[in-house]
Amino acid sequence: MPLKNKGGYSYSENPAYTLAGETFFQAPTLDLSQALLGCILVHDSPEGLCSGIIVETEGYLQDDPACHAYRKMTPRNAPMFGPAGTCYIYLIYGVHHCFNIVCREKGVGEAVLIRALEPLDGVELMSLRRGTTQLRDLCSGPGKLVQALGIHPGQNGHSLTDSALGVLLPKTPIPQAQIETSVRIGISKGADLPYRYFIKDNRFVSRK
DNA sequence: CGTAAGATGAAG
DNA sequence: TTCATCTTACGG
Repeated sequence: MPLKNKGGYSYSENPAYTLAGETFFQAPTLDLSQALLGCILVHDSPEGLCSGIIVETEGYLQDDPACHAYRKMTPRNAPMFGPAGTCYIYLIYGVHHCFNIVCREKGVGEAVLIRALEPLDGVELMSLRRGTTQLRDLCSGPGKLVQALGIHPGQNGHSLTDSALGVLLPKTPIPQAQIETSVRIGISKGADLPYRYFIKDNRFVSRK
C-alpha cells in the first residue's frame, strides 16, 4: 500500500522517512511513547490521505491501574495483547474514539495513546471532517485527531505495518531536549505517574 | 440484570 | 462548568 503525501510521491520513496515496521513498535512502552514524537501518523482513507506529526503521547503499562489491560484480558482490551504495531481503538464517553499503538511482544497488554498531531497533509479534508478551519483545533486532542484523520472503529485490531494506517520515521529523530514529561490527562487512577510526553513549546498539543 | 465511571470535546 | 451519550466491567 503506497502511502503518498500531497506532492504525489510515495513516502517510502521520500529519503527523509521510512515506514515503521513491527520491530520499531516492539520497544518498551515508555521508550516508544517518546520515540513516536516527531514521527508522522498517516491515514490513506478512501476520501483522501491525511497526516500529521505526532506531538503528544501517553504510555499505558500492564501494571498501571489506568491501563485498560490492567490485570486481565477482556473483549474490549483484547487488541492490546496483540503483536506490536496493532491498532487499539475504543469509544470514550460514548462520543469519541481514541487511537492507540500496541507495543512490546504479543501477550503483553501495553500501548501508547496518541494525543495530538501537528497537521501536515490533507488539511482541507481534515477541516471538513472537524467542522473548523482553525489549524490548532484539527488534531489537538485524542478524539479530535481520530475524527480529523477519518480513523474508523472498524480499524480496531488492524496492523500499522499492513493497512491504510502507518507511522513514518524521520531519518533524524527529534532531540531528547525537546521532549517534555508530565502526568497523564483525564485519568483518576495512576494519576501521579509521569507517562505523558510532548514536544516542548509545540502549539498543537492538547490543552489543560 | 442494574448501574457507575470513563485515556473527551464543545458550548455556555 | 456542564452535558452529551453509550459501552464495558463488575456486583447482586
